[in-house]
Amino acid sequence: MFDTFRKYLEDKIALTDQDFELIESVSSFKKLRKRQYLLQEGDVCRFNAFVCRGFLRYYYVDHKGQEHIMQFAPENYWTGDRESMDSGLPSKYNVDAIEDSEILLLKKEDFELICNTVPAFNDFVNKTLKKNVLVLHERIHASLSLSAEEKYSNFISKYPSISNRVPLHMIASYLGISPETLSRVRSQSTKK
Amino acid sequence: MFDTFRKYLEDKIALTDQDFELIESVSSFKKLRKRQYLLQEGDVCRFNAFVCRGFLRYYYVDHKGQEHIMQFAPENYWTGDRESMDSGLPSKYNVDAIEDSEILLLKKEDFELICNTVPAFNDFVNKTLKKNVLVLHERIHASLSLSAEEKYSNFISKYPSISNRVPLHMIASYLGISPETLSRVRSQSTKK
DNA sequence: GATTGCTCTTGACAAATGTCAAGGGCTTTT
DNA sequence: AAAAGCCCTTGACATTTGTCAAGAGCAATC
Repeated sequence: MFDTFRKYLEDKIALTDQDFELIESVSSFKKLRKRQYLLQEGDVCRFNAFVCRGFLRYYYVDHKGQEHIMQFAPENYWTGDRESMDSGLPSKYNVDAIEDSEILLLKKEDFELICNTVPAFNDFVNKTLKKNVLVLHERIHASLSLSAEEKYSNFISKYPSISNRVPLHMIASYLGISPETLSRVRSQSTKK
Repeated sequence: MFDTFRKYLEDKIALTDQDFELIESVSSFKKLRKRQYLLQEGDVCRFNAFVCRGFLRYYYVDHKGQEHIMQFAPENYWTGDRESMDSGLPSKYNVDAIEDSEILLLKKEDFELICNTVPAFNDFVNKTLKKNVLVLHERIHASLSLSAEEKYSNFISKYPSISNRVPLHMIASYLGISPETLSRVRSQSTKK
């Protein structure tokens, strides 16, 4: 399972075998069945999670009981609640598996240890953070100016591999529209 | 004008006089009149901007000609289009002054120079980036699950100093609702 | 092969929000 | 003091989207 992560890192940055040994020595692994939680609302998030195989979602449940998906995390994506991890406070979010998955976990302290000992890794983390900001900007952009239909077509063109893999109602939840509206939007656009 | 920036930094990190000299030596300054652009759609963004005094907004104009505000930047905030700066491509965004303002500018290369020579500054930038991610998460959270009324009350409780300072139609634009809806929402909530 | 559960669709209706148009109250400019 | 320009509000109406309820199609499970 560590192999996937190693390949991912090798693709991005140049690390020595020693670096990899360090990283592997503090990595732990977890297999998740479909529908199994990695993090549950109320828990404190203590790990950075890297998806080696499978598919996770990061979501919350609002005061009306509705689920809202903040992030999809397929293979080679990071997930977890950084806010809870930094603050030590219980998370308002849930992370669970949409498919059977294999996850690599790095404890907060170990993650920081790696950042502090391996400069290239630290730079990489910050670069990833920057990219993340862009993705979030795009999402706010979409939520401010697109109609339901535009949100959907924007999503499938941007994330075709995700839209093929998750049920439609989850896409609706990610986009902030109801499953019924999504269904209608789809049937209208196929007519054209 | 550099004083404001110096105080801001001293409050956050410990820097030597030498560090400050370096930073000051590559800083430039700009005064903006109300309504003046700092960055205009189509320009390439070449600077990180720090607001010493005044108030800027970071926004775009959609295909229907409607403005959507991505960020408010009062004193002690950073602004600019990082995407355009990193890519070297023309910006899709505008930055202009809501009030007469004084801005400190750091060219991309100088900013990177400081990051590379002053580790504490670099760490601080990355910490700021992390906080920024949280703010963006909150905003997506709000856009996914709140009604117009809730968005507004959430905004004024989170950013009272901003809501006192900008016209209501800009708050509406930031929240992704029409000025009319905001007006109605406000009149309803004062009745209660 | 029946049952269960999940997913998606559809219809009828309700609610929220947007659009257009008008006007009033300010402030700034002339 | 008049004029112009913003900003905000309000009304009437249109449009978008949500809600509720029902059912059909599939796949997984027993």
